[in-house]
Amino acid sequence: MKDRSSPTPIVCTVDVVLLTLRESVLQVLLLRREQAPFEGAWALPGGFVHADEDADTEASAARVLQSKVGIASPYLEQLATFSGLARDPRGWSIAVTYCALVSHDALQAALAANIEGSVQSQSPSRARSHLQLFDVAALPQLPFDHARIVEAAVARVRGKSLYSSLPVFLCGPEFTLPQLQQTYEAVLGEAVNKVSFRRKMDELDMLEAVPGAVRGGAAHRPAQLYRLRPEYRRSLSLLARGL
Amino acid sequence: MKDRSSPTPIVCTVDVVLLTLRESVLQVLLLRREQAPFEGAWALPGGFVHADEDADTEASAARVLQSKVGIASPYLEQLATFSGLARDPRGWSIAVTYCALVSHDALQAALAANIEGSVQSQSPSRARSHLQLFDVAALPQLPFDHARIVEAAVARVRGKSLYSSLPVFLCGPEFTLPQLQQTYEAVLGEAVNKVSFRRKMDELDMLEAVPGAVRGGAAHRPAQLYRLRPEYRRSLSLLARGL
DNA sequence: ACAATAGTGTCTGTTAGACACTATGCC
DNA sequence: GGCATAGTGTCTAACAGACACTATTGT
Repeated sequence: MKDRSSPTPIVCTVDVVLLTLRESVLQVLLLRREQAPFEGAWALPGGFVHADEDADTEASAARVLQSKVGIASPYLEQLATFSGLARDPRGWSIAVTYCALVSHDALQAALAANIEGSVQSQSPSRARSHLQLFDVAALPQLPFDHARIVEAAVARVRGKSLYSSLPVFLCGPEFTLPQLQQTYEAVLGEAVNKVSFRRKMDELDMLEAVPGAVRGGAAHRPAQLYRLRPEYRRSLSLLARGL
Repeated sequence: MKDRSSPTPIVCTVDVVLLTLRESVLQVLLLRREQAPFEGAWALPGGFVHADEDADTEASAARVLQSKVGIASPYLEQLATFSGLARDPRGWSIAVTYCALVSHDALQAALAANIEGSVQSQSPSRARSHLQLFDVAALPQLPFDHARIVEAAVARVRGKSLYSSLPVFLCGPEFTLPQLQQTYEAVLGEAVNKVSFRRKMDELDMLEAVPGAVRGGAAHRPAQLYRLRPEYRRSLSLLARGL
């Protein structure tokens, strides 16, 4: 029984599935690859694990997000690890994948800062045109096993949304209940009962009304703005009986 | 921006949390380490990923289970990946962890075959005394971050048991409904309603009665034996509304 | 006043659990 | 027959969804 480290080198990478909601459609951020293999193809933002600078693979994922997208996602969850000889032409590889959820506004702001910053400084180095959102139901051909990874991320997000507060991370810091409900509906892909939804949100005791703030401007009654209570900013709230 | 593989080598391992139920108590199989680091300590069965022989890390986990425990678990699920500099004194490491569920009978049979086989052949090489079950609530001091890994496995199994057929993998191939209910109760740590439980199992339509077979022998009415329908032997059945 | 959406009160069908009952083996 | 557990029928409380109603803005 050998006990040495494997002689065949193993490529260790992280890949990040950054999801956001644009006009009630779940979208994933892809990056045009600038290097071989698959140069020029749209792929998940990812990179090698840097053992000399990353505390762990979550730090690698955060570094990748910061350097390639210019954003620090408030929600970053480990998804799964994909491995094997077949997935990467460079050899036997391990990809630890993460799922990031970001509001569309925050993402657009980061991308805008990104393109400006790349004029003045050298980092982040990619222009906005190398980053693009794609509807998760209409992806281009993806290299490696990135299609499976996106699929796993979407399935995870859908599943968790059934019994947790996860979709709030797709909204901005303040949002109305109708907005949040639309977010749930977009993620789940089905309509949600308004009365039940509000009962659940009330039970969860996870939101607080922003005093006196409403979102108006339209020709109808304005809606109360809510935000996450501080204790739920970084962790999920779970429902006992789902939805 | 460097794009080469990290210069610092990364140790890639798999660790398996093998859980079973003994007298309604959830137990984890630990192995006494024969090599440094932590020689002599109880630890999760694990080993290096062998890029030259394993198709992927799940195959690595299956190989580790087979070679160190002498069992092929019918249920083997990826748990999470633990990584970083601090967890292993040998350096920056990645541990892809798996959770295996096995009936106590199957495990005992494997361990018995293991000890016999180790007399005649060279593989599996470990005697039974190097493998021992521990109550998950009363673990010895574990090396690396194995305590966290076991904790994650138990939490995952508890969580999934609330809304899936997962606990059936802790029973043998045939079992009675009261047995299965006890299994759920042991995993969840709380009593479940008999009528509701049977309604759910009926809805799931996942079990089939073994014709004419009952488990008797006691001074009371014998119970009907059931087994998993073939289509659910390797996949979970999910409940819409939990428990 | 009207349109349009926010937010609530209430009714009803469904579901989960409590309880009690019957069923069937062994002694 | 007695005992112990298997298995079921049924009542009730809790819950989720449907619907209708009121509330509040801009035009």
